[in-house]
Amino acid sequence: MSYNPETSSPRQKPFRLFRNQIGYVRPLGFFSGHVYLKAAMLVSISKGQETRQRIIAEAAAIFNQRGYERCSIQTIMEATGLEKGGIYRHFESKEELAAEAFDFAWRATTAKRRQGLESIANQADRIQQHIANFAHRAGIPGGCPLLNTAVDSENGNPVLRERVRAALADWQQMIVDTLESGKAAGTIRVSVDSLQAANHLIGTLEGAMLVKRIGRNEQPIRQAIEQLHAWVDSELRATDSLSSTN
Amino acid sequence: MSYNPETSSPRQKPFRLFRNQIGYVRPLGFFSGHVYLKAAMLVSISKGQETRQRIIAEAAAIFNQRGYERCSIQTIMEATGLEKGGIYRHFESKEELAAEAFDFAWRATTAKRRQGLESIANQADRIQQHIANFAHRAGIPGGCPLLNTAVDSENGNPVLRERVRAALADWQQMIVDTLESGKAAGTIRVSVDSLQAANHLIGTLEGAMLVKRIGRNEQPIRQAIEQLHAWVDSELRATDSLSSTN
DNA sequence: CTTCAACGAGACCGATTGGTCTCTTTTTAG
DNA sequence: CTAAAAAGAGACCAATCGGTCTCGTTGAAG
Repeated sequence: MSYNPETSSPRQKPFRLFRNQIGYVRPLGFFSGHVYLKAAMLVSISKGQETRQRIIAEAAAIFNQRGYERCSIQTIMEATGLEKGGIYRHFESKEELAAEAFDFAWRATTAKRRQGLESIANQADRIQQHIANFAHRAGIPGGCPLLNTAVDSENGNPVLRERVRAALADWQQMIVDTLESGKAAGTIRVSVDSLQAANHLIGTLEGAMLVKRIGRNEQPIRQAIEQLHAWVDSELRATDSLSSTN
Repeated sequence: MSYNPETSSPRQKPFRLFRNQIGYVRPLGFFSGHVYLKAAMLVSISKGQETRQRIIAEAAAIFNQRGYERCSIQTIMEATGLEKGGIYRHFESKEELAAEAFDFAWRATTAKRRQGLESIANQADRIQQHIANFAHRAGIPGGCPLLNTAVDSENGNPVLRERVRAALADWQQMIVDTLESGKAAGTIRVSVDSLQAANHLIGTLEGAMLVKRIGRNEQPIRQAIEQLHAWVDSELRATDSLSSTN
């Protein structure tokens, strides 16, 4: 650790011109003073937190497309326009950043896959809508983060692996909860094994997405969705409860 | 490229003591002469080819467990006991080695998954046996090479990606061929869409293997096997052809 | 045996990796 | 406004990466 300050060249001017706030652009730097309203500061998060979130969002897309090893800090520097110091101020290590980025990617993906579910009362229909949502792209470039990160984190990245495990558990739980509510409400057969059904649903969709990506062919995922729709109606839905949407 | 021979230290003695041949161990080096039978040479492949195969076999296991980026040439050196020169004599690049290693891993996996199929005449039963074989471990450490390599090769390794695509195509074709023969023989319903059925089978199994690995729980793959068995009997098998094994 | 090609050891290389540290600049509180 | 704290720039580092090259050693053919 022999850092030599003598050899450091003088600082150059920052290139950054604007900074995004929650809902507006705040000019700074070469503008003479603090022209923004003081009131806006109340809803504004600190600059550090804002930068941290921006790094996570940028990194999430790259990690999800290229994987952990193929996404270097240099890549993230270029994507964010920050230097190394600006990134490592907010994260202890690449591993920590990758873990946060995965959670971000999973949240984005989950949001898309659960779109429109809240407004559906019938639990069988909710599951059908959930399945139908898989016809659209994932909420982040690079496809399903669960599929991408599962294998990538398997050996040598226990932190990331744990996040993946938690993500799967969360997805399973969401389906189990829906089915159990359905049983109580009379829309789902009480004979259904909820966890087994969740695993069947998740496995079929993830498997289809894998096959689709290897063969660069949308057919497998479309077939899987169709097959699952039929399965929900024939195996899960209580016979005295008919779909209100079909 | 300024290699300086002056700085090279004198060669050290090779550490290798034995060498595996097809079915026996041939001593050499500190044994005074050529004590092996000349006849054995007829069935022996050249030393170079033998080394090449050994490298592929060792590398395949490591690539399949750790992925392309996490498996360095250094790792392969340690696993094979060879130095860099000994490896790069047989492969132009790490990419080429990885591609060969994937093919090796896939052949081993395929062999296990097709075990016992040739002796089964009824095509529906053949498919059932194929499915049942997924209860056992893959033919190589690290699990299914298709699942492992698909995501890993997606961005930045087109050579490997193409091998993965070919592997999937081969698997699809094997199922399609079986089903088509079954249709001709009257064991499979003629109404079955063979490619669609193949994709359903592959997708369900691969998806279940993914879920099993994330959750470290064997249940999903066992459920998938059970579910597929029922599906074959109810959706694929010709109604006038009953299983001879069940 | 001799001879020559094939094989393999390992020093070496430039590029890149994740990560650290200091010092300047900017933000924020008062 | 001032002053302290937070944020960020970027030089620097050791380790490692894939890959090259030379030359000693071994294999196989005559």
